[in-house]
Amino acid sequence: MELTDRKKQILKIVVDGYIATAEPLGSKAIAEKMPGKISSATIRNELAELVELGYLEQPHTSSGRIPTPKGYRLYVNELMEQHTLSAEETASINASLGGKMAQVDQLVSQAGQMVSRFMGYPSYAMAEGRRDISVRRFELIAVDSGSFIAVVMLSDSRVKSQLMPLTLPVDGQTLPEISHLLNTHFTGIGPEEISRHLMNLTDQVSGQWFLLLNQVCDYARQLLQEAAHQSVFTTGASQLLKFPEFRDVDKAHDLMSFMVDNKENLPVPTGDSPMQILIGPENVNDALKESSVVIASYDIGENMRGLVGVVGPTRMDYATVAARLSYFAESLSRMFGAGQLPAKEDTKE
Amino acid sequence: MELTDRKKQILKIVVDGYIATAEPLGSKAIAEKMPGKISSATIRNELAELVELGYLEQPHTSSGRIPTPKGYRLYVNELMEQHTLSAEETASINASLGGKMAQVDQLVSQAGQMVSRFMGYPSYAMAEGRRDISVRRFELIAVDSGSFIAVVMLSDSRVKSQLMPLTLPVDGQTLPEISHLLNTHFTGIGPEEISRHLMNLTDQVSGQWFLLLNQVCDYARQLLQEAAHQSVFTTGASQLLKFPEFRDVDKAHDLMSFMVDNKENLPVPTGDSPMQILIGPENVNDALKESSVVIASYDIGENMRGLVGVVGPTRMDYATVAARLSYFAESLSRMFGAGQLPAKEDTKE
DNA sequence: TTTAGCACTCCTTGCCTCCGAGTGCTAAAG
DNA sequence: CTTTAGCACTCGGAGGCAAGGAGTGCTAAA
Repeated sequence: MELTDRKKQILKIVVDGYIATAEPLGSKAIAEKMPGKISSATIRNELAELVELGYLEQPHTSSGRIPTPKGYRLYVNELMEQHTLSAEETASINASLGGKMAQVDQLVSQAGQMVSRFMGYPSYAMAEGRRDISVRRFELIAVDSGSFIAVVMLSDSRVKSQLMPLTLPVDGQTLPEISHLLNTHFTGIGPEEISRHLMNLTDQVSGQWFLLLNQVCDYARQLLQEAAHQSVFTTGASQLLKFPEFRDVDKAHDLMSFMVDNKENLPVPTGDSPMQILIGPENVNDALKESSVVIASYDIGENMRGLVGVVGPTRMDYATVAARLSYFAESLSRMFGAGQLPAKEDTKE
Repeated sequence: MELTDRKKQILKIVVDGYIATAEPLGSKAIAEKMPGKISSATIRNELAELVELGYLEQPHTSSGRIPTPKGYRLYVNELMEQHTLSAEETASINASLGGKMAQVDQLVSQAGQMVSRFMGYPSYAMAEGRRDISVRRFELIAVDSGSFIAVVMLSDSRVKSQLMPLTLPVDGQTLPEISHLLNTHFTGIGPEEISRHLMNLTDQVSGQWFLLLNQVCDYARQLLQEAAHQSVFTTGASQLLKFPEFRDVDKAHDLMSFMVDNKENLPVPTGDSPMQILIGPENVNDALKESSVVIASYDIGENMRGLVGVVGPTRMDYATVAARLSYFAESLSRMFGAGQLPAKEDTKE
C-alpha cells in the first residue's frame, strides 16, 4: 500500500530533521515546516498512522517521532533529494585526489583515508581482486658478491622486489640462468604448484641453484598469499565519537573495535549496483545493527575493483554521503580506468 | 630531602591501588595493606605530608588520595617492582613476532600493531632513519612493448620497484643504456641534485631518452622524499575507551584525533636510554598532558632505529607495560640485528 | 610517635517536585 | 469525511533536598 503524498512529505521532514539534529520531531515543529497551513493536530493524526505503519516510532510515549529503519529505507529509495555537489565540494574532492598514488595497495588504503577525512565519518576500504593471481615474470639482479635483488611481477601487474642475501658467491652467469629457469617453470601457476615444481627439481639442479630457487620461490609464494588474502583498511574510527548516538562509550567502543578487529566482516556490496546503502538491521552483522553503511566501488583496471565504505549512525546524512561517495568513486574509476594503473596522471586535464 | 621508607611504602600502595582500580585510596584501605599493624590515623598523618610534598593529591576534600605526576615519577624511578614476564607472556610475544616481516616500512607498522594488541593500549610506531638517503642503484627491465619495470635500490638497502608505461616503443638496447646513464650520473645524490643533473642533460640526449629519464627520476625523487619524511603509524586508539578516565567522550575524542591527525608530534625519545617514560605534564604536548607515554626503540640494522610508543592514562600500568615493551624491543633488535632483514651491507665500495 | 575518638566535609544516591514538550482524544467546524 | 481547536494526560529531564557513607583533620590521651 502506498503512502499518501502528505504522509511522505511528513516522513521526509522527520528524517531530514532527525538527521540534522538527532532530536525527535514534534507535531508542531513539523507543522511549521509544512508548505501550506496545516494544524499540528492534523499532523498528529498522520503521525499516528505512520507509526502504525512502521515508518516512525517514538522513543517513549509523548515525545516526538524518529524514523525507523523502514522509514529510512523509504527515504533513501524515494524521498531523498539528490544532493548535488557544490563547486567547493568537487574542488575539494579533486584536490584530495590530486596526490599521486603509486602502489595499488596504497591506493586503496589512501582512498579510504580521503573518504573518511572528507566526509567526517569512519570508513573502510579494500580491493576486490580476482583470486587466481600468479607470477608473470621473475628477474634477478646482481648487486654485489653478497646480495641480489629479486623482482617479481604479478599477473595483476603489480611489481614487488626485495634485496636478498647470497649465501654463496656465484659467477656472472648464474643469476640470469636462474631467472630464465624461473620464468619458464614458475610463471602462471599458483603457490602450491610452485612448491610442487620446486620439489621436482631437487635432483636436477645443483644444491647451490636449488638454494637460490627456493629463496626466490619462498618470496613469490609469500606475495601470492598476500595478494589472495585481501586486506581491509579502516580509518577514522574516532570520528564516531562526534555523534551523539555514540556518547555512550560502550557502544562506541564496540563498533570501533569491530571495525578494527573484524574488518573482514565489514559488508561488501551484493549485486552489482555501483552504490549500496545498508540501514541498521539490514546489516547482517550484529555490531552494525544500529549503524548504517554506504558502500561504493570503483575500477582499478585489470579486473580489479576498489571498494570503499562509510560507516555512521542510522541517522547518517545519506543524501550528502551518497552524493559525495558516488562522485568520489566515479573520479577514481575515471582516473584509473582512463590512464592505466600505476602510471602517472600528472598530465591530466 | 628523602622520603622515609614508610612514606615510600604508602606511596607505592596508593599508586599500585590507583593503577589497578582508578579509585582514590583511603587511609583505612591503605592501613590494611600495610605490613605490620598501623592505624589509619597514622596513615592519615603520613598522607597529609605526602600531599604537602606534592606526591599525592585529593580530588576533593575528604576523599582518598591519588598520585600526582610527581608521585608517579618517583614510583617509576624507585618504587616500581620490576615486572618479570611470565612464561606465557614471553611465549605470547614470541608468537606475535613469529610472522615474517618483509618490508622495512611494514615492519615498523606491524611492530606497532603487535604492541597495541598485546598490551591493550594504543600505540604508535615510526622509523628513525638517517636523513641523507640517496639512490644506490637503478635497474630498468623491459616487460613488453608498452611498459617496463623500474627498480631502485636506496642507500639504506631498501629496494623499490614499479611498473611504468612506455610512451614510445624502444629498441632492445635503450633500456640498458639508460640504466647505465642513471647509474653513473644519478646515484649517491639527493633529490634536488637529481633534478639539477636532469636539467643539464636536456639538450645532450634525445627527447625520447629524456622522457624516460624523467619518468624514472620522478619516481626516485618521490622515493627519496618518502624516505626522508618519516611516517608514523598509530594503532589501537579505540583501546582508550576501555579506561574510565576516558569515559568522557570529548577527552577520548581529543586524544584519539590527536593520535591520528597529529602523529608527527608524538613524543620521540630524547637522550639515548633504550626506554623512556613520560608522565602527564612531562609531555610537552597539550593533548598529552593528562596521559602518559612509554617509548622504546630497537635496532633495524644499518643505522636505523625503530621506535614504538604506548599511550595511556597517567594511571597506566607502568611496571607491566615497561617490562613487556622492553622485552619486545629487545626481541626485535635481536631479530634484526642478528640477521636477516632487509639486508646487510657487507661490501663497502 | 602512635592511636582513638569525634566533628566535619563533600560526593553519591535516591526521592520528590515541577516544568514543558508532546501526545491522544473528543467535539465542533468546514 | 476531513480538519481543527481544546483539553487532560504522560513522561523525561532538571533542580532541590535529605540521608548515607567514605574519608578527612584535629585534638587529646597512651
